Amino acid sequence: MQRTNFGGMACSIARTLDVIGEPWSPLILRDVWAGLSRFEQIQADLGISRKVLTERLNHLVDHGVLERSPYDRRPRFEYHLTQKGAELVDLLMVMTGWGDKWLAGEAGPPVLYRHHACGEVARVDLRCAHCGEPMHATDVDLLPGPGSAV
Amino acid sequence: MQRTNFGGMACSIARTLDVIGEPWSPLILRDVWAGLSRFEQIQADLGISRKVLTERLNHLVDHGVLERSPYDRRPRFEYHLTQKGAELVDLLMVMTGWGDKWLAGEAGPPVLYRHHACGEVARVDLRCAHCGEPMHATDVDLLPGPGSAV
DNA sequence: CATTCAAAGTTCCCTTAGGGAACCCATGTC
DNA sequence: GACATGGGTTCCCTAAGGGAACTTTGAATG
Repeated sequence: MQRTNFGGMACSIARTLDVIGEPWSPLILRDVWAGLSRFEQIQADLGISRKVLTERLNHLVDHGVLERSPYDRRPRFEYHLTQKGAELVDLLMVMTGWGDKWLAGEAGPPVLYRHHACGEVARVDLRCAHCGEPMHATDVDLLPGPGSAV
Repeated sequence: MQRTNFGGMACSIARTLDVIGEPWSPLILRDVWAGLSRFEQIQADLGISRKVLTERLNHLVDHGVLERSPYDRRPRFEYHLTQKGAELVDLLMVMTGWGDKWLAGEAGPPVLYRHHACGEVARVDLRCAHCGEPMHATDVDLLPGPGSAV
């Protein structure tokens, strides 16, 4: 049997993993976000196999996370984030926050974020969209939603 | 050569992936968060191979995300989130938010979160820890931090 | 017009990791 | 003493990643 496909599960985590859960995909997204838009740039930066990079880029384009556009009359292409992809990068910011706190050690965070609105270097914080108070994993109950499996 | 190890990169995303980037790991974390704490429960819920589940649980315990505690005089164990692990679940909530918006379709979200503080079902929202305004991937500049590679 | 060049993939082979099922082991219960 | 149960191990098979060489397309160069 082939490897498990998470996309069919009634779970938004599993479905999201179906889009960016494969090895390298989040790092590819990070690179595109950071401004590396071409195949050769990403390949050189990550040291990823060309075969796998091709597969991942196609997968991300197929799922509407990246878009592929020519930048020359020769067959040369650039990859950019779509709206869907940019919102996925929010996830990377949260991932960065966790890694900065728990894994960066003495050296401190490798990358800082400066927030356009206030101009300050800051972390991202999770808040309830309804009341605005902090909202973390320990602050919620899980309830079945309309799309839950029977 | 063995498969690439992301942990050595000067990038908190890569380092975080080294902890929960392997296939199944986020879903295992989700199950533990949802209250499935025993090997058999998780194995039955996910349909994961017992071999891989053993490997993943050990990896998560080794990295301080889960803790393993006996619950019987027989060799029976439960897995629970540590503080480090609970904060990692924040990431899963953001992942859920994205999946709910972009992948759930007509049926709607499979799971809802009720926020303890206000009692309402709500999404999680990303805000700047400094100024409190919304903070998304398109609202920040990236700067090298103290832990950046030379 | 032939040669060279660079970006973006393909193709091939090898190794490694996941899937599935069977097996093992320590402790309880009947 | 036989059986059950949770929590793993072990085995084999297949699929996916790594690496390097090769291909293709069009432009620039001489």
